[in-house]
Order: sequence, then structure tokens, then C-alpha cells
Amino acid sequence: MQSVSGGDVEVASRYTVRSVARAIRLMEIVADGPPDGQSLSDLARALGTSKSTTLALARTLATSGLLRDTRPGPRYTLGTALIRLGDIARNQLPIGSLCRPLLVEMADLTKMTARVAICDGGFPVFIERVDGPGSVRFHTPLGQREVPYASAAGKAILATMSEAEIRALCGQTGLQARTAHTITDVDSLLDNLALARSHGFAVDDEEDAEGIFCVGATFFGYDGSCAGAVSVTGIKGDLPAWRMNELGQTVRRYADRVSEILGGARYSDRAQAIEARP
Amino acid sequence: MQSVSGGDVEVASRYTVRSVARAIRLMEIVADGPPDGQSLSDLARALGTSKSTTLALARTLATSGLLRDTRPGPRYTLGTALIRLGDIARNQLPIGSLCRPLLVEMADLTKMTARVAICDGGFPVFIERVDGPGSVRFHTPLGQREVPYASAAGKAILATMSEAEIRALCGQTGLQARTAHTITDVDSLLDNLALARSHGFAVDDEEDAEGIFCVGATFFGYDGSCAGAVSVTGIKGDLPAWRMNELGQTVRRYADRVSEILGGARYSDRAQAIEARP
DNA sequence: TCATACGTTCGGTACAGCCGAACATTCTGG
DNA sequence: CCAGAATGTTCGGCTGTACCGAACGTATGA
Repeated sequence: MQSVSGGDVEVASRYTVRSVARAIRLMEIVADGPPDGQSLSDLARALGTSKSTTLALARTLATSGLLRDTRPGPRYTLGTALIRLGDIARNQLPIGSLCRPLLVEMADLTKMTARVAICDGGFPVFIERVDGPGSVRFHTPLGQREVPYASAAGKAILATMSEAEIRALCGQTGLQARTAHTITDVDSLLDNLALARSHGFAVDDEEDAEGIFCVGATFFGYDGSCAGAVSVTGIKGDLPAWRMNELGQTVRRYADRVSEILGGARYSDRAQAIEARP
Repeated sequence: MQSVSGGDVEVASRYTVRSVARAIRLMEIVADGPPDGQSLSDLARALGTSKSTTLALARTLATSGLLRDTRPGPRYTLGTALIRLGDIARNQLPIGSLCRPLLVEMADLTKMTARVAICDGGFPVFIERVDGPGSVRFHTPLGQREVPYASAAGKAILATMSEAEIRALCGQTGLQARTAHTITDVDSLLDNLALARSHGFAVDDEEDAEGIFCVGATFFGYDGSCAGAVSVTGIKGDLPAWRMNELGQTVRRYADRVSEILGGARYSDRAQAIEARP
């Protein structure tokens, strides 16, 4: 039962259901595959099961609309039921529904793509995106754990953590270079984060993708913990450097408004505690 | 194997996988439940399975991020993996990714909420939504089959069909009154659709929700069939009546641009064929 | 304090899921 | 136009797993 990717695939603990796990893997395979779909045989190969089994799984998913049988044509793509579930999932995350109006405002004001991420164990997971006018040139997937060290939202979140926590997290993930500008050295990253702390916002200066920059700022939940971050994304050349600070303040202000809605403290009130970190 | 809701639940054809079908139902139950989640016992009751079985299913879904275990608290909500899958699903629908820039433009220009629906057997399924500035006051779910007769997108789609087809579809669904303005009589609906045909766009005048109006127009695929519709949604009082026609033309124009992108004919070129319907 | 709810673990068994083989069906290239 | 390969589909039968119920541990409220 080996897999191409050599992962931990098929970890059949007693307390999980194998066929369901397989069905989920099937959806992931379809999701990661080409946008125009894959044939049943392809799926069977990728999943490592017989065609008949794969067919049964795919059929079951398709009758609920989770998969879409685009016949004729390559075959299976993700179905519209997932659009529904994803939409509801975003509304079930309290932050998602609360933030949308603010994101719209922010995207409109800055003419950039505005996003919110929640903090998932130190990793940013973007859960909502609002494109600004003319700014739909990015590939900004939702719902994925992103790397913390190479995005504005991620670095804003990191900046609220202690040095020890930051080192631990970076130890886990490593600091992969994604562009020539990515910070790949922990000490440089810590310096960068100190700067972010003092400014109240973090900047990703082409560190995740060439030619793209982001500005992000954190917000806090009612319990005082870092709940997530808002950020805007744009093309480097579109913004003169001297406006960067102004943009940062804007993003900072929106993050504070999110904090207020969540019942958390504004950044400036938390600044002392955060600055005082070792 | 009876179920509380007495539906067609558990239609165990030989060629589908029972546990997977149950897991999907479980997600639907969580989706339709309260936004702050449900307990395991609740889910077991709703699903009609034992707690241990339900736990195994929920665990399997949770380890993949499809469900989220919000402990402490009521318990299960939909997970962020569904946000990811939903996002990818929208991109795998060719129309979704193609339309987003146009929707952003349309929302920005009209200051209203812009949406695209694909045509799924005569029913509109909204797959993308872009809120305009200040227009985030609506509850506009994505990914669901909506009723065709009480929405602008739905009526725009209906308007491309023959009288016989329309009557058949309305026979299936019936014409439920959703507000005092809903058209509940087939002949009135046909008159209304004739009007829409001649204008090139359809209007929902508080027929789906009190105080809300929509304007929608269809676009066509490369094969000449109706592929879906774009629409904008706003508050009735915000728009003076005399600007309705102008707004309709705007929406019509955007729909034509979608047609062009899809390689389909513009509405005006299809008008003859559509007008000539019995 | 007890009582009731909840979540979790575990054994045993019926049956559902799985595979492989065999059958249609469509595609490919000679 | 036909051979050959690849695809999607059906079916029989064995295996093993998904399921239930019972028992346990734990939180909540009277």
C-alpha cells in the first residue's frame, strides 16, 4: 500500500473509518489535480485502490455533489456542494463573518486584495479574501496553512510570540527560500519581527512571491491571545515606498477594529506586554 | 434503519459506500446546525447511528480538517479544509475564476453585491459573490440550488427556455410565495419573463426577500446554451426607480462580456432565437 | 452528595467494503 | 476500417472492518 508521495498515508488507527479516510483523500487528489479533472483510472492509481473501489467512492461523493462528474471529458472535478460547505464553514468561523465588511472597506480604500487569516497554532490560515478593483492578479488560496515566516500575516502573528516560541516554530518548519528576498536565517527574522513589533504592522517585501508585497497586522481575541491577522496584497511597483508607512497604519487601524469587535485589546494596549518580550 | 426526518436517507445502492455516505450526511448536519457547533450526542441522534460510530466518523473527518473539534464548547463545526476545497472547487468551475474580475468591477461600479450563478438543469447555483462597498447586509449563500422563479438570475435563466420547459420546471417546484411580491402564478410568470426577454435582463422586485431587489442577465457558453447568469443585489430604497433600466443595461453588458470570454454569443445575437419561442 | 448527561474505549460479530475478473465502451494509430 | 489499448462498468465471493452495545471515565448541575 505504498504511496508515491511516501507520506504517512493510511494510518488506520482503530478509531477512524478507513473508507471515509480514503474518500477524503480522493477529494484531496481531485483538488490537487488539474482544474479540468481526472479520469477514474488516474484517481485509482493515485489512491492505490482498485478501479471498482474507487468508482464506488467517487460515486458516493458525486451523488452528494462533493464531486462532479463532467462527462464527457476527463471526468471528476470538485463539486458545487463543496462551495456551499466552504461558504458555511467560513460563516461558522466567527471571525470570517465579522470581518467581511471590514475587508470590503479595506480593499476599496487601498485598491488592493484584502485578506484575513486566523491563527492556527502559530500558522496563518487565510479564511476570507476580498479583491480590490483591478487587483485580481494574484493566486491567493484560502483555507490552507501557510508558512509563517514569509507572509505579512504570518510575520505579524509571529511578532506576538516569544523568541523561544518563534525559534521552536522555525525549527519545525525550517526557513525555505521562496524567492531571493525570503529571510532564511532565524536571527535576521527576529530582527525583522522586532521592527514589525515597533511599527505595529509586518511587511512581506517580495519574500513569498517575486514582485508581490503584503502588509499585515494582528488582532486579538477577548482572552488577549492573538486570534489572527488582516493583510493587504499588491504589486510592488504600484506603491511608492514612501507610502508604505501610511498603508501600514491603515492596516493596523483595521486590525484594531477587528479586535474591538472580538472584544480584544487594541494593539497599542498590548504593545507594552509584547515589547517586553525577551 | 428508519430516520427521524423520514426522507430518502440511506439509499444503499450496491455501488456506493455506506460509511462515506454517512460521513457526508454528518457534514451536512453540522452545516445545517447552529453556527457554534453541535455535540457528539446531537450528531449521533440526528444521524441515527450509535455514539461510537458517530465518533469514529467525526474523528476521521476531523483529522483531515473537514470538521473542527471546538473543545471546550458545543463541539463540532465545519473545518477550514472545507474552505480550501470550496475555494478550489470554485476555481475548477471555469466560470468562477473567469468571472471574478468582472464581478469585482461590477460591484465597484454599482456599489451593490454582485454574484454569478451557473445553470444546473434550469436551477441557478451561485458560485461566486463579491460584496460592494457598504452592501454587506445580505445573506447570500453560495453553492446551493436556488428556486428559479423568485430570483433575478433564476428568471433570467428561465427566460431562455421554451414555455413548455418553463411550465415543466414550475410543475416540479411549484411556485411558493416567499414574500407578498412573489409571482405564484405560472401565467403571470410567463408574462414577466417575456418582459425580461425584451429588456435583455430580469428583475426580482422584492420577490425573494422583503425590501431587496436584484437585476440579472444570462450569458451563454460556446455551444450556445445558457451557461448561467450574473446579478446584482441591493436594497430597494437605495435605487430610484428611473435608474432601474440603466442598471439593467449595465448588468446585461457584463453578462455579454462573460459570454465573450466563454466563446458564446452575446444576448443581442441570441435575441431573435429566444424571442421566436412559442 | 448524587444523578444525569456527555465523551471515550473495547470485544465480538454480521455484513459491507474490497478486489479481481469479465464485460461493455470509447479512443488510437496503423 | 479494423486491431489493440485504454477506459468505465458490473458482478461474485471472501475477508476484514465498520458497526453496535455495554462498560468505563469525566464533566455538569441539582
